Amino acid sequence: MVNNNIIINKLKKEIDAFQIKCRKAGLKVTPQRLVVYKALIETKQHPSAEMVFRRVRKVFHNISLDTVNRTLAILSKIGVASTVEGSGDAKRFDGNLKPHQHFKCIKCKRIIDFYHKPFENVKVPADIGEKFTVLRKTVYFEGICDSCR
Amino acid sequence: MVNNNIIINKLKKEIDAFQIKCRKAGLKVTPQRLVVYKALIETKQHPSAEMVFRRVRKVFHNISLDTVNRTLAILSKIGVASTVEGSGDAKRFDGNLKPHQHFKCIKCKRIIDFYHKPFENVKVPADIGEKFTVLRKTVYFEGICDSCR
DNA sequence: CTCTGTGCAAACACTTTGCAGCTAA
DNA sequence: TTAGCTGCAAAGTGTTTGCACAGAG
Repeated sequence: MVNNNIIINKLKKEIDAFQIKCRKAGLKVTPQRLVVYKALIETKQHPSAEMVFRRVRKVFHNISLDTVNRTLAILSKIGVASTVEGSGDAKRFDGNLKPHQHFKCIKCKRIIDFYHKPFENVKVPADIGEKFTVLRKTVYFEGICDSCR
Repeated sequence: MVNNNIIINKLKKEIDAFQIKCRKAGLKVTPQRLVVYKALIETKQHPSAEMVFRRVRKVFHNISLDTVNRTLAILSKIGVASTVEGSGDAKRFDGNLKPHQHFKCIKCKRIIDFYHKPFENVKVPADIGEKFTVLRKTVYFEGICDSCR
């Protein structure tokens, strides 16, 4: 057991809520899960598993990439994180649960959040809504970012 | 040189246009490119490279998966195909250039086209448009399809 | 104490690259 | 003829799986 007081300093409220969600889902609250969760909500980088891994390794030296991968999948499953849409490349994760949209630079792969109210609640066309269960609706832009052009 | 009359039977118009686009881009029109292109526009399945490969192998027995991969990348580059947005999994390609949106089943990975006019021309918010060059705007739904639920 | 979660290693899936021979233009 | 393309093989990147041990509840 690693000293949680060092790893978990701020973000107390989110972390408490996370622990409750874990227990509700029948999942143990392990220090690994806590650091991965914390690393994800601390950044706006929409990191890949590898990026999260490099980050958490600094405070949790012998965590494995597998655990990070498994944990990120779990976070998506219990609804405290999500995977960012995109075409190809490695999965990217997002701990921001507030409604927002993404712009992805096809050169540097940077993902930028933006928020445009009219996109917040895109209506599902009737024929789709009747036939399928829509769980996620996204508006997604791709292009070249300011620093790449 | 494989007999093109067997491979290229219908879709004459699209294929002629494709040949012109290739030449304009300085690309040679090879039988491999023709069969890959044809396989892609013939289906509504939004296939992965592997799926295209299995398809074209039936008519072009010794084509390699590498060539299929390279060709699909080229088709996207010259604008006669596109990669479908999604989270994770293998790249999926689309030869349908008409404006449309995608619904993807997270269980069976099936991608279904739909068309809802209001989504055709999503406006880019001013602050994004000024800062970034937006090349692609998509509205994308995820959920469970009729046969999976 | 028990059963889930972890770390490690290996397997796996998908994509990319280097290169020699081939072929469309 | 020749620049570009293909097929093959190998390597690279990202993800998944099986298993013994560790630790949260």
